[in-house]
Parts: sequence; C-alpha cells; structure tokens
Amino acid sequence: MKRAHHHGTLKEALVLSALELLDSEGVEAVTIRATARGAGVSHAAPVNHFPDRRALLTAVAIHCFEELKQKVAATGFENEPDPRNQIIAFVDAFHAYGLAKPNRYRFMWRRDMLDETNPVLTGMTDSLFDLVAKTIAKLGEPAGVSVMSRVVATCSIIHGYVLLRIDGNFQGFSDEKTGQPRHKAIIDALLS
Amino acid sequence: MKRAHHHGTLKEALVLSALELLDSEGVEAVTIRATARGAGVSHAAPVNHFPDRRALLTAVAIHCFEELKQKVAATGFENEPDPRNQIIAFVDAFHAYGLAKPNRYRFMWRRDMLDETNPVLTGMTDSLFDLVAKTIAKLGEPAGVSVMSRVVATCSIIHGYVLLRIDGNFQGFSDEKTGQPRHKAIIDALLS
DNA sequence: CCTGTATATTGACACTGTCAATTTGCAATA
DNA sequence: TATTGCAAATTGACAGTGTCAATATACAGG
Repeated sequence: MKRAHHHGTLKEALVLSALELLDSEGVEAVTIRATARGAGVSHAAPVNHFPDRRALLTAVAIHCFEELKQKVAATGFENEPDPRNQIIAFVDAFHAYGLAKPNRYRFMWRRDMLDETNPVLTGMTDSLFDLVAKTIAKLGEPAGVSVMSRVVATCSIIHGYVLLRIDGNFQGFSDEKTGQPRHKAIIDALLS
Repeated sequence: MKRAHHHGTLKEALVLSALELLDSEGVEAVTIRATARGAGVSHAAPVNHFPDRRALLTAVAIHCFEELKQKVAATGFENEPDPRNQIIAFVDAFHAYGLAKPNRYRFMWRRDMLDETNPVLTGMTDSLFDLVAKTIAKLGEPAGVSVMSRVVATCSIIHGYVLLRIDGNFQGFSDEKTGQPRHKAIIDALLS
C-alpha cells in the first residue's frame, strides 16, 4: 500500500534521516532539504513536523541525549556503591559514546544550534547534571572546596576531556596513541 | 585619493569586518559576502586574500588567539612564582576573555570550522598548551597521578568550565548569579 | 456523501559559497 | 617613456540553502 501523502511516521523518519547525515557528514550537512530527500519526501514536507531547521536539530539532539542516558544506565551506574567509581562509569559512558558517535556528541552540546526553551531538551540535560551532583554529594565536603564547586569541576572536566579528545587535541601524547583513555586518571586527580 | 581597485589593506579590513559580524551575530553570520559588504568591496573581492570561507575564519581565529595570548601575558603570568597561582591566572584570563567576547571564545576552538593544517594556528594552540604543561610540571608528580594526566585534567577543566559558564549552564547556582566566578575553587579542587 | 483538517507538493524568493571571465591599477622591464 | 605582465577587484552566473505562499491530496467525523 503506497501512500503518496500522509506518510504516517514522517517525523521519526526525518530524525533517522538527519542522524544518518549527521554521522556521515557532520551537522552542517543536516539541512532540511537533504533530510527530506533522505526520507523520500519533498523539500517542504518537514515543515509540518518541524517549523524550522532549529526544531529539527533539537529533535535530533533529544534523540542523542536519550541514547547517552541509556548508555550511562547500561554501565551499571545505579548498582555501583562507590561514588568515585560511579563518576568513572559516567565518564566511561560519555567517552565511549563520544568516540563511537563523535558527530552526535559534538553536536548535542551545541546550544547555539538548539532550541534552549524546549522543555524536553532542558529536562534531559538537567537530569544528567543532577546525576553528577547527587553522586558528588555522597563524597561529602572535603577541606576548602565546596560540594558545588566539586560538581562544577567534575562537569567541566568530563565535558572538556571528552570534547578535547574527540577533536584529537591529545594525539601528541604517548599513551593516547594506544587508544587507552585516561579518564580514570583525571578523575583520580580531581577526586583524590 | 580613492582607489577603486587595490584596496591595499583589504586583508586586515576583512578580518576586522568579520570580527564585527562575529561579535554581534555569531559565527554563522560571518559569510564571505557579508564580510565583503562590511569592508565596502564586492562579494568576490575576498577570494584574492582568502581562497574560501574556512581560510577567512582561520585568519579570524588566529587574531583571537593572539588576543587571548596577550591577555594571559597581561596577568603577570610570567612573574608569578607559585605554579598554582599561575594556573589560576591562566584560567582568569581565559574566563575574562570568554565572558567579554563569548562569540570569539566559542568560535576559536571550533576546529571543525578551521583549517587545522595552518601552521600559524596550530602553533598558537600548541604554545598555549605548552604553557600549561610546563607550569603543571613545576608542581612535581603527586602520588598516583602522572604529570601528563594532570596536564590533560587541567586543560579539560579550564576549557570545559569556561565553555559551560559562557553558555549559561551554571546559571542555577547560587554564587554564579553574583557573577563571581569559581575558577579558583575548581583549580583548588584539582590541584589540592 | 460531504466537509474539514492535517499533510504533502510545487513554486518562488533572497541568500549563500564558489567559479569564470573581465576590467582595472600598479610596477618592472625594454 | 611605452609596453608588458601581474595582482587585485569587478560583474555575472550556478547550484544549493531556509522559508514562505498557494495548491493538491488523503483521511476522519458528521
């Protein structure tokens, strides 16, 4: 049964088409027209589901955050009793996702490209942040450094490390060539 | 004396025009044609100085890195004897530059938009990295964490913190509202 | 069966990067 | 000085983009 109109699941098909473009050619290639071509519809069909390119990209980012959240859960984060190991598992998931899908990871934090007023999107980033905050809080307050500062430091170091590593900024380092990441070492350095 | 052709200093004029567009409307607005308009020349004039948009953006990024490097030097980084205070001064310069010129800071690390083979550009990022590495090395090697991992951790935390703060990801925090940054606290947390 | 509404199509507009062909100005050389 | 050559800037064109308006289609509810 072919249906010339009323695709039925065009919204999901557009997100999948956009993800293909994102993975293969980067976010610049995710244009409305190219996404529509990939889904086999006309160049103006997406407007019914996404009012503009930003809305399309926001839907793609939400998809990516769902993936990443699932990857964090898959590490057994919940069952790990030691907060330090929890954080390391958290970075592990981020790092693995970033290396496996670099274009997705790079893109999903590009707030300048996304609709920051979208409650689903902000809800996902907030919940990820809260996960870190609650874990760090379990460590208690060490001398001279507030818990909140430690949370900020942890979020900064995770995001900065993964981004810099994806972009190849650490390629000149000896043990980076082996592909062996050093996120355990930098978390040890921070949460000694 | 008006010169219809042979502008003379068009290359510099184009970079300045591009910086204006970057500051006011973001990197997306830095198009070849808009930059040419700002410099008062025809839309194809820039091709003689920059073969494509990437080359123009790379020249803009080099300008920004020179600014940032100068800001680091202006903190009295060289004369500070304590390595920890040197790092804090370093973050101070980054943070101040990032808040003063958010679009420039966000843009200058966007390697996907720049010509990574440009030796001037890579030279500037390398020298900034070396500055951190040499400072951290002066701290000696603490128990369980290699110097190199500490360098990676420091670069990650600096870049991640400034980026997350520029993008307003820490706005919900109590002492962030005051505008008082916490980079001293996070560096203390890392280099305790 | 008819009508309304959501969905998709076609067509158009202004904008972009980039290329080719052309014109202009300056400088060095005969 | 005159000419020749080169660098710089011009105009014009092309395909591709986001976005809007007008149109056609298909399905659901009365």
